Amino acid sequence: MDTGTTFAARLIDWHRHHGRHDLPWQHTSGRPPDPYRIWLSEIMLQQTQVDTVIPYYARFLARFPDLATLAAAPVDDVLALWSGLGYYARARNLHKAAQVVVDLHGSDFPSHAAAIARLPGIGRSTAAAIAAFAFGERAAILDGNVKRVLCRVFGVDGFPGERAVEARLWALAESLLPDSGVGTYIQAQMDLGATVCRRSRPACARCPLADSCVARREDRIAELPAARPRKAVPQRRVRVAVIHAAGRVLLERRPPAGIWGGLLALPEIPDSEPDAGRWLQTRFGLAPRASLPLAPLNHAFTHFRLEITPIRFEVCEAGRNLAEAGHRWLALADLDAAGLPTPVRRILDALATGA
DNA sequence: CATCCGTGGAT
DNA sequence: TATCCAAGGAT
Repeated sequence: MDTGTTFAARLIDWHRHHGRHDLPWQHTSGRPPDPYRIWLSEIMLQQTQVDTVIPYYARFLARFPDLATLAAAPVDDVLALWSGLGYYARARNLHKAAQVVVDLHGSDFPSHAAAIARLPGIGRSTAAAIAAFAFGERAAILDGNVKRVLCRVFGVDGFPGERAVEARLWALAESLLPDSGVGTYIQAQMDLGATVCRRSRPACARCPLADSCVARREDRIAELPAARPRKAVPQRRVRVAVIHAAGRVLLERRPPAGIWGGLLALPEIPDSEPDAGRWLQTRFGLAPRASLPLAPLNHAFTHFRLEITPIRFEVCEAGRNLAEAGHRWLALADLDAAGLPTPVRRILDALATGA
């Protein structure tokens, strides 16, 4: 590649006919770009693929059509619409940031990347994407797509998550920025990474950068970008209580930090309590009419595996007032409206439809 | 700087 | 089935 201008020009030219032009958050009704919608899409798309995001984006926007509506909503409603999408800190930060914009910016979304990056849940790359798409700012992004394209085209060695490698990639990304048309350029980078310069089996025959790609010339396409260093994934086990009474189930609010933070989940039975029935009695004052271990299910996270063994208890709800803070009886008919982690939703769906 | 944070698709 | 990791950010 001779100059950065060539790099950007080729991408922009390629994008005209081969880029994605019909994603739901693009061309927001022909009006000037709506920073709220662009912001929402960028947050949902963090570590998440387009096809997964699209239905969530549509539901979320229908319930929270603008930033003020989102800011005024209870966080539980926000988590409910995020339920199943994962990385729930994104939803909590999105909600918090909406309130910050209302309180500090008079409901106007900040228009420069530096200010956008101060909002919770928005880092350097996401801020640049919002600023470029919504306000035309000349700012570089560095997401997974861009990292992959740059590593291959310029033959950048080393794992991109490593600090020195990432610094080099940021410098490259900045140096390649065109003088104008940055929004189109950024979209072109993402589209090329997602549809042509894929992680496996990239379609080099359709790539506008192929003739200057170091990885291709040196036959190192499969080696670049370098893979993340491997680590052993720990296996954990937990028992959870499915406390059922008259079509309702007792759920427990997760702590704000940690896995599934802020969501409603099935109460965990501590390992120190071998007798689950006795635990139910001492913990909740409930005496089960029946108890039944259900089939364990395995859930894989990025950094550990979890084997969940649900134990179903049939109780008489009238036994005691359980309106203590952080607990809630949820009707099985209302599962859709609740902010539940995916395995909990699966367990309760099975309970609602079957047994 | 390393770890934590979800889920589903691709291979 | 096992592994990798995707439009990353916070701590």
